[in-house]
Amino acid sequence: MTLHHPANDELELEDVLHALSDPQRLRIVADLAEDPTPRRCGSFGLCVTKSTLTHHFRVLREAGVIRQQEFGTSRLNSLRREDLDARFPGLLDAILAAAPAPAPAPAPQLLVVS
Amino acid sequence: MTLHHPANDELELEDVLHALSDPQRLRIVADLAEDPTPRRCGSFGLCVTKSTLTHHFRVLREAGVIRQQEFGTSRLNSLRREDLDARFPGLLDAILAAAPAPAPAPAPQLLVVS
DNA sequence: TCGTTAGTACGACGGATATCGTACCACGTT
DNA sequence: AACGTGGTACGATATCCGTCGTACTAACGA
Repeated sequence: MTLHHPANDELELEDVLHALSDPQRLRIVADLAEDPTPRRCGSFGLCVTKSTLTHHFRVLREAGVIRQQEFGTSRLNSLRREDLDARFPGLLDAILAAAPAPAPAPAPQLLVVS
Repeated sequence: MTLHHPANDELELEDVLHALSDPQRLRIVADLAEDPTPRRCGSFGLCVTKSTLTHHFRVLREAGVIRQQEFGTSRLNSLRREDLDARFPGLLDAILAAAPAPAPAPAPQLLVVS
């Protein structure tokens, strides 16, 4: 099953705005913008369950905000910055400039030994 | 009863994005941007009932996107462009540039005589 | 004063949405 | 083969949201 991504000229402004109007998703995008390295869904410090995570990433992908590429048992997420900039010039920059601070340090995988 | 408008520094990005992610509201804003003359709620060519209209204008006002001033039996709506530009620089411009065409002529008040 | 105009308030309703839990699958490692 | 990891699928649930209808109010004009 290949993942469906809307084509460049299929991006809808309303969908993008809706996708970014959720705090969790906005933070995912801000994180991706700050460090463009493609990353696993689980590598963002979101305090939600795995199924909710899947949901948010799907909303972002179907709105055309992110790209997801299968990679082994993971999916690597990256921002579709060029596509968004081409279709909605300045939109992403304006939103990112106004977005809250980009993740308070990526939760350094602590091992709590009891 | 005075209308509540969020202060300039109370504007929330998520609220603004959500307010503008609805086609009807996006069109209201696009119309207001194209002609900044303060206008009555009913003067936009939206195909919804009066109560729905009230709802949409309240969402826009409470997100801080528009200003509503009482004027006789009407409310005059205007865009809070300076406030939005100050808080979210470039955001409104980017959205308006990508928004659909601004109202296909303001529906010339036809009287249908049967 | 009566009617019209512009809009609100409230309640209802159906559909979307954010969230979760459980079950499941694919891949890699041991 | 068994297990752990990363993620999906599906169903449930509670809430929100867009829309409507009805009833109401305030202002203005004849």
